[in-house]
Amino acid sequence: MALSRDTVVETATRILREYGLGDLTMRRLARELGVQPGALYWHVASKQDLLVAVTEALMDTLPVHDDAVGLGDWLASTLLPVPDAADVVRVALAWRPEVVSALAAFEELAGAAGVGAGVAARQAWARGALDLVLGAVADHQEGARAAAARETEPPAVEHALERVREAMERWARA
Amino acid sequence: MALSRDTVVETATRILREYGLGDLTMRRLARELGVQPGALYWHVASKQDLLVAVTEALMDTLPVHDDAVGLGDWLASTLLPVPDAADVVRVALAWRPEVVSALAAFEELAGAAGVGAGVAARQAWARGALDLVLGAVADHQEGARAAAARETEPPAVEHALERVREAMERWARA
DNA sequence: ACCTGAACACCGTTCAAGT
DNA sequence: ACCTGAACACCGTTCAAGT
Repeated sequence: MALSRDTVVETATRILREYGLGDLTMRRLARELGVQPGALYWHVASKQDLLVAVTEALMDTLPVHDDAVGLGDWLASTLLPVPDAADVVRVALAWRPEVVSALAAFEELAGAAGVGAGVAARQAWARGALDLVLGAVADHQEGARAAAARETEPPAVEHALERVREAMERWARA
Repeated sequence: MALSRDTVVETATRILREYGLGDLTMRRLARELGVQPGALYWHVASKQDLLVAVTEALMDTLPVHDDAVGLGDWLASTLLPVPDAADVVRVALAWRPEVVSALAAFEELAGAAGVGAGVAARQAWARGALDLVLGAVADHQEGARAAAARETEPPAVEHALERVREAMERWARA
């Protein structure tokens, strides 16, 4: 059966989940799909395009939230099990921020968080909320990597989630 | 005259300032220094080691600040003119966070910002402050890149600085 | 001690040619 | 329409050998 964009993106997402960004190469992806590397470029424009699509896939189950704490918690829970998730989302953020649906979701919560001085202020607040979540996720995953290297106890996911919760509370105070 | 670690790091920092991370390759750096790529590995252990050293160089003029707004403003002003500075600092943060002197500086201001519940809370607050600054810097530089591609007006540095100021005020409220 | 020369094991991307 | 084969132009890193 023929390749499709969806298959390419799904397989890429699976490689990311299992092995991280270092193993998500076009060549490795092609091998996994049983095609030549060049074949991928019929379905995606570039590796960047692929990473944007992967980000979309990671966020496509985003439910509606009515406060920043809930949204931050969902986002962190979603990204924490995915190695290098923060880096991938940052690529999408740099290239096509509109696909990062969590950003738009934060933007809609800006009013409830006591931000009211125009669109620019709400966008800045939303981006700040996202930066706090991505930073906490990256920090936790770096800690996990370091612990694995030293063969010590890895940090608990609950600590990362608790930190995100506190950050969202602080950031969203009226 | 012979190469030295300092020369290597200084030249790397200059390439970063002038051309960005995409042009900061070991081969390009070697060419600029008039040596073979392999020669660099006598002075730095790896490219990661080099980027950590570049981060150190970017931060080595950090003055003492007595509030988060002042520190955030200094950090943003220092990083904004350096293309991809946020990415470079994030590499250092992942690998050797202790060289990111701004992080320790934020940590010392945690008390004044109304954070008092133990070391972990102060560290989390400091990392959050850094994430907000790095995120704003990255966002501004992405905007500049996008504007250059479309040949439109680039975003004003003052807006980025103003946004950092507001973020620090919000983050440091008691 | 410090560097060269040359290799190893990779990358992302393009594109004529096939089916 | 979709993929292969093969190349192009790169990477970071290692290491025997030279000086």
